[in-house]
Amino acid sequence: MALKRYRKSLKKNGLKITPKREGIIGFFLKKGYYATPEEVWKNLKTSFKKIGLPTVYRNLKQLSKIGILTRLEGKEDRFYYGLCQAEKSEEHHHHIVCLKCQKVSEVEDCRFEDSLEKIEVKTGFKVVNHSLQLQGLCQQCQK
Amino acid sequence: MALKRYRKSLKKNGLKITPKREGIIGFFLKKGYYATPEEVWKNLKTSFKKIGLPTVYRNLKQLSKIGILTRLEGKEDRFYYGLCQAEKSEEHHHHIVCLKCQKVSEVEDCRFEDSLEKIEVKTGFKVVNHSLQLQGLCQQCQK
DNA sequence: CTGCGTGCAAAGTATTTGCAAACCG
DNA sequence: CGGTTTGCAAATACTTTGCACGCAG
Repeated sequence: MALKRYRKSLKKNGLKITPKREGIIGFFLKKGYYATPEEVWKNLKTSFKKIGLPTVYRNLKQLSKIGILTRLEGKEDRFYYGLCQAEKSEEHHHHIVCLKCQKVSEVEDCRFEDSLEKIEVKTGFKVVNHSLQLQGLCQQCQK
Repeated sequence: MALKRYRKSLKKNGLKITPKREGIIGFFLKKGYYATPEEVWKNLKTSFKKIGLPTVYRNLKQLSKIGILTRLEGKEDRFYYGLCQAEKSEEHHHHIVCLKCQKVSEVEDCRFEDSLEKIEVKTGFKVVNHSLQLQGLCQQCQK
C-alpha cells in the first residue's frame, strides 16, 4: 500500500500521522490529478464529518514542503496541488499536466543539466534551481 | 527608443496606446526587474496623479496576453511580472530571476526540444507547451 | 502528558467587477 | 463620434491567523 511510504516520510519530517493527512494523500492517490485546495476539501467532507478548509490549506503546504505534494500553477490564476510519487519525491523531477483532463504525470531525468551550463555562460547568472512546467495532452485525451 | 516597438505590438493587438500603458512598460524598461502589481502601481503614482490599482491589474494581464510582459511565480506566493524584450517576445524563451536582487534576464535558445521528445515517449503525453522558470544569482549578486 | 493538529470564526490580502466619465483614434 | 480605457467603490476570491480543544506519540 502506497500510503505506507508517505507515512514514513511524514515521520521523518516530524509530522504526525493523522486521519486528515492520510485522507488528503489518499485523495490524491485515488484521483491521480492535480486539484485545488477547495476541491480537496469538498472531497474530504464526504469522509469526515468535520474538516475545515484551513486544515486543508495547512496540510497542503506542509506536505509540499516535505515533497509529498507539489504545487503547480494551473490555467486559472490559482495554485493547484498534485502528488509526487514517493520513490522520486526526493529526487529532482518535473510534472506534466494534461490540458483536458488535468491528469498529472511525472518526468524523471530532466536531463537538463548540460543546458543549464550554457545558460550560465550566456546570462552570467549562477543557476540555483529551476522548475519546468509542462502542459500537454495525455494518451487518453489525444484521441 | 524601445517604447516604439511595444507601441507597434499594442496596435497590432487592437489595444490603444495610452499614457498608463506606456507608463507601465516604461517602468519595466527602467527597472529591468520583475515586480508585483502593487509595486508597479506605487511607482506610477509618482508620475500620474490619478491611477487606480485595477487599471494596473487590467493592463498587466492584457500586456501579458500579447507577450509584452510575462508572469512569473515569485518567492512569496504571489505573481510577479517582468518585461519580455521586444525582439524575442514572439519567440519561445524563458526567464531567470535573481534570488537576491530580483533582476530578470532572458534565456533564448532553450534547446530543450530534443528532451521534449524523450518526455513524450516516456509519459505518453503530447507536450503542447512548457515553461521553465530559473532562479539563481546574477553576476552582481554572486560577489 | 505534551505538544502538534484541528475546527471555527474572523481577519487579511490579492484581485476583479460594475458603471459612469474620460480619452484614443 | 464610437468603442476602449480608466477611476472609484465595492465586491469577491483565496488564504491565513488566533485560540481553545482534541488527539497522536
